[in-house]
Amino acid sequence: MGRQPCCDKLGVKKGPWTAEEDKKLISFILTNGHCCWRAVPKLAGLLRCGKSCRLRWTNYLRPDLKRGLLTEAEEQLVIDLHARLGNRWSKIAAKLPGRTDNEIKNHWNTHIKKKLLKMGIDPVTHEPIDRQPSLQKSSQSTAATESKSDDLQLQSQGCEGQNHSSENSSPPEESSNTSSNDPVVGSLWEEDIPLIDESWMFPCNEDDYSSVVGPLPWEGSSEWLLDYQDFGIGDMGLGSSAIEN
DNA sequence: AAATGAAACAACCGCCATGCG
DNA sequence: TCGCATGGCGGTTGTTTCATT
Repeated sequence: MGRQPCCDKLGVKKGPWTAEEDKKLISFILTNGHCCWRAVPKLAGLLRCGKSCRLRWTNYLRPDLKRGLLTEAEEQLVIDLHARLGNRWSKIAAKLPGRTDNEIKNHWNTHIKKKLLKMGIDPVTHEPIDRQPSLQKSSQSTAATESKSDDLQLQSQGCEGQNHSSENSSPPEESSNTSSNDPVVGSLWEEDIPLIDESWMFPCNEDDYSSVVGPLPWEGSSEWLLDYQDFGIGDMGLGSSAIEN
């Protein structure tokens, strides 16, 4: 047990990030990049653990993120990818530029799962529900059209009750999914080419950064940005000064 | 208008894989 | 080869927002 925790719990702030913290983190990373997440909070003057900083950056502050709901096409791609990859959200996210694993995971759990259930498709196996033995015995309405009550049944039977504990995070091997028919998705399988935007490789230098993503890449993404515009990255001087500390 | 419940989203936790000394 | 530090991932929980009664 001599292992050092990722962050000492004392003096480490938790909970929602404030606009001020966001600004500090953004400014620091744009100025210095992140060589080592563990060091970032200290250098940036944040009372957070490195893990929290990394998460905040990758899931919310990263300038190349798309905000807003997934489009129909994206949603379909997620479904196809999930059929193939299972709950490997990071792999799935890698195929959707500008989307994070957390975002996709949330969207899956809140939207897509229900949508599939309504369609009579098991979100875990991607098989039609009425073709699943464990469900057939329960002779309840298989109805793709019926939803509400089915949702509840399936969440206990389809998701947990299907001996998927081990497969849960692994792909249902070569299942008869729809992806192979999809030219776009199909191409993804053949090569593991990440569909990553060029902008993902954004420069750490603020000037270069601006030239790539524009002066206010996060404009409108959240309230703090309004303040942020007034603030101005360059005026903050947090980066270099923080390092000197 | 207030209370309650549901949905959506953000963040945390614990585990695992990898790199390095 | 081993042990530790770190980053990353997936699951889960907490908080906020929205809808309904």
